Amino acid sequence: MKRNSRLSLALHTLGHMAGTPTEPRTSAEIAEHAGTNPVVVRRVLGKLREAGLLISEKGHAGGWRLARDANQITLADVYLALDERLVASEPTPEPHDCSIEHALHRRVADVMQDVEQSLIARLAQTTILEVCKSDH
Amino acid sequence: MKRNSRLSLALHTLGHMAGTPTEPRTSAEIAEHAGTNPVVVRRVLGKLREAGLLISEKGHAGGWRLARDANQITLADVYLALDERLVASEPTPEPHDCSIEHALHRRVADVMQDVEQSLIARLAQTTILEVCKSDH
DNA sequence: ACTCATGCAACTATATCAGTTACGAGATTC
DNA sequence: GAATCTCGTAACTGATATAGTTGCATGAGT
Repeated sequence: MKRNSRLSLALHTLGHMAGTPTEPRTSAEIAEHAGTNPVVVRRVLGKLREAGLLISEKGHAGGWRLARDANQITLADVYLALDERLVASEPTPEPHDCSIEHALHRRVADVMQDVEQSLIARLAQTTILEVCKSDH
Repeated sequence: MKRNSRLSLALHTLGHMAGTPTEPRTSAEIAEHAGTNPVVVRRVLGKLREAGLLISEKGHAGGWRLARDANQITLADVYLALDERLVASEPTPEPHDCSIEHALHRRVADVMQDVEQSLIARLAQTTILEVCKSDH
């Protein structure tokens, strides 16, 4: 798939959970609805659990549910939980020390950093609940 | 290498050309300085030529040089020439029509689009020449 | 003619990621 | 306590993207 598929899957799933927050959903159910695989679901939702957005429980009547209210979870929370930074800050500190390369790299990295912060700020303005309600 | 290596290579090369804009450089020279391969250089700089930023000439005393003044080339020009959009706008219009997924996708795509425009605007504020001069 | 340089096609190598299979651990039901 | 359900995780496969490489054709200049 594509690079954003994890974010898509996470948001999609949280969106549905916002509707019926009390009942847990299994990885298999989520995977079927999303057209993917239960293991992929567990991998992605596991990130959200680590970030405190979801709770998972094993055994009978187990599954996934929201760790807090859907109006307390913003799109930024989900984006940050997956730690897929969009900025792609160039990781090479240039071993052979070309000053022009350094100057350019620093400038681009600064802009990217600002844009990343701007993206997060924008995503933080919207909760999962708001997006789902806006669809009518 | 990484995803941003083409942008790095392009900016790095243009930065050096800004210093001595009249003399052409061969792909082999550029590749050696950048620690990569002449064909890779031609692939990347070919994009800049298509965008009208560079001129390439064959034969003796051929090579690459700036198509216009270095203070008339912004970082945004280079970014756009490579058409590597950072936004990663999710390409899947969701064949099975889940309204929640649609709503979320639209919201994220809107934010991404704005952020992309913001990135381009920021990059457009800096010319190649400025970045190289700022390194002293 | 010869040499130098780009243009381009085809192939290889590598990294990332989704998908898949398999199995273990914990929780519930009987 | 056995059976069943579910997550957790490791290991493997397959697809895709990209850098790197080789080879050759084309055009420019000597």
